[in-house]
Amino acid sequence: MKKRGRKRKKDPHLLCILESEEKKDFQLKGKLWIEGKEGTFLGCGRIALLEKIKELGSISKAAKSMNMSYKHAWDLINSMNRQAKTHLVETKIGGKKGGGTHLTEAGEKAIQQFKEIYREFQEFLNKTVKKLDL
Amino acid sequence: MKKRGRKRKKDPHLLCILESEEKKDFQLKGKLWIEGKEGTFLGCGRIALLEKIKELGSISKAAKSMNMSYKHAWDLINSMNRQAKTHLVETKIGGKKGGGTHLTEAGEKAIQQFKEIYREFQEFLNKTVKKLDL
DNA sequence: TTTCATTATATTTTTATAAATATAACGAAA
DNA sequence: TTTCGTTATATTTATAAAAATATAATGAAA
Repeated sequence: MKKRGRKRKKDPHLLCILESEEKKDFQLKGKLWIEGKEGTFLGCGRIALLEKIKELGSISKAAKSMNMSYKHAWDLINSMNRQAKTHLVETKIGGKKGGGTHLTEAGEKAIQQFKEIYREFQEFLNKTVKKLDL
Repeated sequence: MKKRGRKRKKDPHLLCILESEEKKDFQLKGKLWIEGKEGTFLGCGRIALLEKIKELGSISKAAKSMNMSYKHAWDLINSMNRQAKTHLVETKIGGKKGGGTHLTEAGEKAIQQFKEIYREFQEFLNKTVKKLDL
């Protein structure tokens, strides 16, 4: 019988929650994402996946490096490509190396913009938590 | 056989997601909450519950008015009271009218502060979405 | 034409969480 | 002392989402 290790976290998006730096007894936390026609378009997890694809050149390697199932990674990328004006990622099937995946220019731009917004959100949280008096 | 109506929504916190007003092809959305020692302390749903308690003077009436189970409402209130420096809500058990619940001064203050922060978050989203070029 | 690592897709299983259900405790007033 | 609507608490059930699993399809190079 195969014992399989479970890796599920309480909240799979836990790493995507931003929190105020200034700690009091209470902390201000938040999440931010961009929606398109079908729902979520870009979020922190999707951006992390794009960055891994850029680094490793393959969906399956990227997924494995993030402890994510290939299927889940593929679903996310498919969702992003469907909703983007131009695809964020291009895939190639077959060949000796099996295929591969790389970011498009639009993909690079999307990463940059999302990260900038995330930085501003972090600043907002830090600024705003100071007003709390609970 | 009793047919019971299910009311579950896709995301029970759907109403607590803020979205940018300015619509392009993409929208910026986010959530914000305050955490204490045990985890979530105040969020949009908890604030709505506090406001209903203020209005109706009872946990059970407030819960019913929000289509929330009494247990869930009680759990939320208990969690808030445990984490707050001073209780946000005071309950009374028994008596001809069964009992009742009302907000404390700390409860009123918490509502005000959370709503102010939420307004600022809305502004942040509106301002930030304009920078997007996807 | 065989190989091989990859992309692509369908189906089943697991799990956390919400929701439902049940029931006890309370105490002022009639 | 009985009643009644409330608070307080434990247990069970249902659901959506994540994760796991299985299996095709691809095509360049050896």
